Amino acid sequence: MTASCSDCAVRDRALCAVLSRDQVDALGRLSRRRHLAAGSTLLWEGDDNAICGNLISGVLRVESSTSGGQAQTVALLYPADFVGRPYASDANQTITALTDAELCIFSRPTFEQALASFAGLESQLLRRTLQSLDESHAAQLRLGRKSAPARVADFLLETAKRMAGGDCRAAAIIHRFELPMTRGEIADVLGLTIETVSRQFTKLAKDGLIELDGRRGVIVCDPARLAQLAEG
Amino acid sequence: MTASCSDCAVRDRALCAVLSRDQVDALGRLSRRRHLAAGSTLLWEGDDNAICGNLISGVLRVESSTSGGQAQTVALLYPADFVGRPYASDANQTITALTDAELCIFSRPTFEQALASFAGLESQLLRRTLQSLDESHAAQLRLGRKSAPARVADFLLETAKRMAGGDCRAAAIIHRFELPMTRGEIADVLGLTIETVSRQFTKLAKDGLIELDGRRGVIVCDPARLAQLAEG
DNA sequence: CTCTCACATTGATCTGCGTCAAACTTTGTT
DNA sequence: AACAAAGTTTGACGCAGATCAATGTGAGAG
Repeated sequence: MTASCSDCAVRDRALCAVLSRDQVDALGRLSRRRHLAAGSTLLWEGDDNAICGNLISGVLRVESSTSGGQAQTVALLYPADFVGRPYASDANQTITALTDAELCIFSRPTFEQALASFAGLESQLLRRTLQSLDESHAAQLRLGRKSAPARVADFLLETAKRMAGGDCRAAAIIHRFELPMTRGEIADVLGLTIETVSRQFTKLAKDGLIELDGRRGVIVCDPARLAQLAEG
Repeated sequence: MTASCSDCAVRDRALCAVLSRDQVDALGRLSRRRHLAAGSTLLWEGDDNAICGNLISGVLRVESSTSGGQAQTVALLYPADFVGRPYASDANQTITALTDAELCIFSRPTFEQALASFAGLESQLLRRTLQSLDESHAAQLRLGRKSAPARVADFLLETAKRMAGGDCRAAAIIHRFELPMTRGEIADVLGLTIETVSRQFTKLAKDGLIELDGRRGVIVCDPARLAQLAEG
């Protein structure tokens, strides 16, 4: 631990928010800060599942892939989200930084011990994991039953909410935001191709639902119609 | 509770397997048995999320749907699986019995209290939820990146394992089994249509990878080639 | 400033799966 | 046994999105 937990940007939103000041300090002594440059990988699918922790800033991608090399992003992690998979010896997903990121890392065994010894931590992780499961189920619905336009619209609204900062899980839709990833990375989230994502963006812009500002800037002009589209 | 927990068919595999005999008895007093006929619904999407529990026998479907009415099955539950979503006031999924089923039911608030008061229960539920999350991620990969033949092959292998009975999570592939659902229900799991599922079954049979025996019987003739297909 | 390379857009064509339609099979009912 | 209802299979056809290919663009390096 390089910085004190009390200064932590996600002190009141991350898993450890349930802990008392003393508990946080004790837990903090078991962790270390780690910077992850955009594009670098924290954990490889198939490797030893050695670490977990909290995301302090930046956006991470969790992906599974087929033996044929097709990648599917199964989750996106935003600041204050928990990172990793306790109780599994092998990682079955690759975790990569989409933007520069800051993490608070524990060795997996250390963290599992902490779960057992810090009252409330396990309960909090359970709640978060249940939420992640809900999100994964929503992703299943999107991948299984929605058209390309609906997937893209849904993704934009979701990302707008998440990028709003503050509490990622219940924020209002913001007007303008920066996509934390490329078209190709969006395609991997939505189970589409780069070309299809690009075409849908262009169409949304032509129809006046959004405005594109450079490669990553998005302005949501008509959230209502976008939401309607997303229900496809 | 009509029958004693010590006679329970899933006593040593369900969530409560971690509890001592006394604890199980105490927990059992908070539960009641419930039979669910094939086709009947335990919980409706959007309704009050009033109950959770353990599946003793039978197969349940957990599904989300779009406002347009398209259904996506997001999970299948087999004996000893946990049923429900603690800590949420509204159900955002519909849970339906695919076959006749037997459950051990708690009111949600009661179960949440039990989680807090029975040592080890919460930890066990966390582990199971993490496993469910892994399964949901696998489903995302299947829905997002696999072809119809690969999805069907994957589904057949998965179902063969699950229907093997015993521990659902680590059993060998069995030669012959009964599908616990119709073609249409399989289609909802795989994000395909009835017709596509039917055609894939016919093709697998023609190619000698499986044999079909009536509507629901399946004999796996070539598990290796089936597994290879499933990787698509 | 301009080079360069990764990223993005756009167009043309192809194809896997959905849709529509009809016939068939199994299971349960009178 | 005959019927009905639900589920399944099979065929013909169309389209959404993949694939292949080429051009455009913006951010960082020198």
